[in-house]
Amino acid sequence: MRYWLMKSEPDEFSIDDLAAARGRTTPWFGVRNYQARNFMRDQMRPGDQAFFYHSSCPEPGIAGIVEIVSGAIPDETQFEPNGPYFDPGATREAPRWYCVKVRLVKKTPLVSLADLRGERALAGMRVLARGNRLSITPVETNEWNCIVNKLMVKR
DNA sequence: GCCAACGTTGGC
DNA sequence: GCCAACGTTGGC
Repeated sequence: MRYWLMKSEPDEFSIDDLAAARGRTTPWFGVRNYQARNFMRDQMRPGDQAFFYHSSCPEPGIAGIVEIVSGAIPDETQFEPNGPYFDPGATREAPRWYCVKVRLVKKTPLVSLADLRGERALAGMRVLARGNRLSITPVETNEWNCIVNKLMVKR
């Protein structure tokens, strides 16, 4: 069982959108980066947990915890000609983009980017690395525990 | 396979 | 809106 951090722009899809979704579950659609896709396709397993991170917004940071509830499935949005995630190079026979389904475990108090940067134990987090743009990154167990502990203090 | 140009991400 | 960083594209 592994831990992850998954970024979403709240204007596109926020933690509240997930809370309002049927079954509090959504496919993690729209990823168009091969490294991030490969994490979902090759390494994520049902039972893994992830931080839901709000990016490109006034208050970037961790907004909740989700659980991976499916293996890799084709990302339907690649087949939608009028959608923003259409990929003309993808076919049903040979999909290019995959996603996993995630279910909300809980919405949490925001752990801001500044909070994360302020914690020595988190200095090595992939998501904090200079120049990182990857929308899905692995989280080490000690990093996960450190953040969960911060959440317990916040609450 | 190299690498310049270009596009995207994402914090500030 | 700026810009650093880095991924992708495409000519050669």
